[in-house]
Amino acid sequence: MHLKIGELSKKTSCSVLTIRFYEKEGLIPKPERTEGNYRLYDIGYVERIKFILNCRTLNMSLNEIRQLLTYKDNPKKNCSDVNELIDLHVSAIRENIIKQQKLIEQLSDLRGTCDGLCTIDQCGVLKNLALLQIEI
Amino acid sequence: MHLKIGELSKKTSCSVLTIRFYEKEGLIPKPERTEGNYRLYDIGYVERIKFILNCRTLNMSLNEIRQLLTYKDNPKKNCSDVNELIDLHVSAIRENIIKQQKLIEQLSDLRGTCDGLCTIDQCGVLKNLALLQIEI
DNA sequence: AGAATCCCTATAGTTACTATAGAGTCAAGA
DNA sequence: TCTTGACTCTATAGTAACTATAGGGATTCT
Repeated sequence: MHLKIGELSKKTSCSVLTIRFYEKEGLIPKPERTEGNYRLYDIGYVERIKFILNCRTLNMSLNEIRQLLTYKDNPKKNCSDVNELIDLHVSAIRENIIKQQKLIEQLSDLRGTCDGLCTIDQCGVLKNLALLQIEI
Repeated sequence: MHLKIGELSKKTSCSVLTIRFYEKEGLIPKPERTEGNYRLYDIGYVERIKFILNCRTLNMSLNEIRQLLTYKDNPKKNCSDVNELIDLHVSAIRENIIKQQKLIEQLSDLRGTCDGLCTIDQCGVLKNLALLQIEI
């Protein structure tokens, strides 16, 4: 059973443009073509694209995904690299959360310098944005 | 007292390229030029650039900053718009944090499906990445 | 047959810069 | 005076991960 790109798109909820983009990026192999030069995909592509989409949902970069896919293509190797990649990814997100929480603090402090009722030239928020040495 | 772009760059810790970029984006006005076509900045530019950098540190987009700067140029208006912008920005960051925390959960669940000692073709992480219907 | 729908490639746009190429300007030292 | 080096100029391309568009060809429905 073979699928045209529009059918693959529906089965995976991945847009046609994005599928072609992933091909250009080397994340999925180049498929067969019909006589009329249409791409023809076998069922394996469905799983491959879902894999990629799941990784994207988990905020992995295309480079990280590319890495995971090359691991997949060496089925007899040890999977420790896979787990290391995931662990690194988790750490990066954790750090990001901490950074955002600090941002919120800074912004709340800033926001506290104005009651929202003054004029622009007296506004503590704008004054502090110009003068503070904000660090994160 | 007037500054060439390199001097302004040092005073603000903003790279020369970025200063020119902000000019092109209309975040700072076009400065005077010398006979040799060098940009010449007066002291006001130092504060303007620091303002922009502080906003960037707080993760505001250039569009948000552009908005704040137009508020600044209407000193007699009410500052409620400024505070609204900041509040919106804070909400966006809050939502982002929540999303990232859900990501961590999903990733931890995924990571738990493998002990890191199996081979790639048995690895629960890779299997689940292909098969799960991951939602955030 | 003709229209509608699908598909193709190639290119530009998005954000906030950073990097590069190729050229001009200016101040100081030989 | 000449030259060297540091500085500056403009214009263009690259980054990430797509999305949108233009301008065409293929297939399918009526």
